[in-house]
Amino acid sequence: MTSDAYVKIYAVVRGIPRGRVMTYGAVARRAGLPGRARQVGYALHALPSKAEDVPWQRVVNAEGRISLADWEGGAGLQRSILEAEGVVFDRRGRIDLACYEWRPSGD
DNA sequence: AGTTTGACGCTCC
DNA sequence: CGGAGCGCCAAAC
Repeated sequence: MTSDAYVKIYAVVRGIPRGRVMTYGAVARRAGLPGRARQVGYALHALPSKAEDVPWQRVVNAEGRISLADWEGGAGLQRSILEAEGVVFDRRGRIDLACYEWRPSGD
């Protein structure tokens, strides 16, 4: 899966600073894959949990929520990491994208 | 090679 | 605001 698209996706995700998050759609767009948000999720899913190079935990859906349905505690893990980075979840487990969404400047 | 599935997003109701 | 429907596309069957 050494697709160029994946490389771009990882590059974008890697560029998300600590304490900030990005939506799948935004990452896809930034990676040159407009409308292929699903592909982004697929790419991240293929990542090993050890991939510290790619902060997949900083990627959430357009609602500012964690997508993982009920994978091996993945959702809980992601939330824990984000909270540890300073990201605040509201009572519904949602992130305030207006404040935490990372918008790369110069684009 | 056809079908199903899925870390998504947007529109409609 | 929540649920349903549809579009998108790669990987798994």
